[in-house]
Amino acid sequence: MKSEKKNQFNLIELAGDYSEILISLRRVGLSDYESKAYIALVAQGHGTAEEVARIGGIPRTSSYKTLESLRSKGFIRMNESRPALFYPVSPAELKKTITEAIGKAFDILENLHGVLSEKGMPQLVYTIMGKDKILAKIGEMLDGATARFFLSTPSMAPIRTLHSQRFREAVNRGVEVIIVAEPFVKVPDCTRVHRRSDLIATDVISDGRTALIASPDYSICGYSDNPFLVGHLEVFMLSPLHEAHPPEARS
Amino acid sequence: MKSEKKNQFNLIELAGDYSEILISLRRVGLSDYESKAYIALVAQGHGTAEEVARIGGIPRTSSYKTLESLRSKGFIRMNESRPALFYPVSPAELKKTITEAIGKAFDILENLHGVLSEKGMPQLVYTIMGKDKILAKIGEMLDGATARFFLSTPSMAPIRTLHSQRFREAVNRGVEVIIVAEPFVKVPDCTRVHRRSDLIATDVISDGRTALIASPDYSICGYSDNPFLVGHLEVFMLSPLHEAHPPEARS
DNA sequence: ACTTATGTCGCTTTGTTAGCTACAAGATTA
DNA sequence: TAATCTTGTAGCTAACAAAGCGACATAAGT
Repeated sequence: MKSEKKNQFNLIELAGDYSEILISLRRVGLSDYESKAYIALVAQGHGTAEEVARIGGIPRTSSYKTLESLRSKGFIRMNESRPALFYPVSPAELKKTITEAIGKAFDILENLHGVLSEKGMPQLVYTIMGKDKILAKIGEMLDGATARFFLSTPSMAPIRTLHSQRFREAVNRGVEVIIVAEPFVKVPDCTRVHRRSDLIATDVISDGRTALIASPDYSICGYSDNPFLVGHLEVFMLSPLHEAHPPEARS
Repeated sequence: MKSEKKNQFNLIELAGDYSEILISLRRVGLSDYESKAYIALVAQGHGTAEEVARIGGIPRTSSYKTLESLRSKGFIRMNESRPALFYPVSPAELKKTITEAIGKAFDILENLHGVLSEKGMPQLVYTIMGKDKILAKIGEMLDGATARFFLSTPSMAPIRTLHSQRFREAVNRGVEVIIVAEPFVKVPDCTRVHRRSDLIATDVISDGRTALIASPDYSICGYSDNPFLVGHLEVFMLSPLHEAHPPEARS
């Protein structure tokens, strides 16, 4: 046995590291039972539920649900024999996928750093949750529009159903209503329509003063009346429209 | 504003990524409130509890406990003014520390891979928890020793208190009792004592057939009667004793 | 046919989180 | 100085998840 292999195997360190490993596995979303079961499988190489329970120190009848949860979380694989056999996904493989996913989230957050900073921008982005509230806010923004209203959404029906009257009134009072919708989707009254097939979120801008961005299912949105933010967003959203093929002129 | 900065700032992607970030932060041990509070602080740069609550969409009175928890978890720092000001630890910094800790745990697990494999070794390591059970097992191992008993521990008193009679009886029936203890620590009857000051875990080997390794506080241990494992451990534990300065001969 | 092994289900207990109200203390304003 | 507002703490309830176990059904082995 090569010396580096002897150095690798160290049950003494294991006793010391065991609770540290449990803490780390807890940190990546496993319960105590799941952590113990996973460690047992790694140490054993593979095993039945009864073996995992015994090695890991968890109750046998609890081990079945524990192992099913581990499987659904991608930590282990199973062979549906009788008794079922379980195999760990290698720690090296899990390290890669888990640290990459966590790293990606922090990278996104890093880009977010200071975005809503108060430096010269007192207004903030408000989180609104709940489809009813979000659709109501869109209605308020439409009613409040005096010059220009922009809407881009992959899910037009809820807005059209609820606010078709408001769209008509806005067009009638001279608001330039610009809508970006998916092909063949019925739209409410408006000044211009653009058709795109790659819409992913609902975006609303009213008079370049207020803006709202909602998830596709309207479950959550960010709303802002921050002039810098809204102005920036308006440029971002409207620039591509000037470069696209001419829109359908309406009303 | 340089184009790459414009690309960085993307509230549209934020709406889409927001729940993904929440999931990832949940994965590294934050509750929903903590995740939302942290995201709000990252976006805002810094803020009061009231601001964090408003931006993050959590109840104001809940935000104090949430922020205190984030602080204790190392995600944010606070300035104890009135009102208190909170600052996020940068996502880049957290990414580094969290992925390193997780990576280290998986590295330890990788070394553990297959250690208890059944290939030719039917016996296993059993986890025993609870000081009483562990001390009782040590007593059983001592009573069962016929030729050689090895004990190394940074915490001798509990074993001496409970098992001094057993040590005497073992020595009297001809068992070679080898003890490794810290300097100046009183030891029970034995054949040889070695003094070391770097002991970290309690290690017991009986006749080269059974072995036990316990955490320093006796809260958890691994016990094995696997001949390969115990034999390997015995070599590991006893080799350094042959190279050390001569032990105190006893009895 | 009986026994053992395997697996599922449902229950209780405990702990955590979400969410809120009540209220005290400090700061600000009139 | 008194009133009001802001900040912060404490404690409560409800919901949910996890720990832990017993009862029991089914499959496999003897």
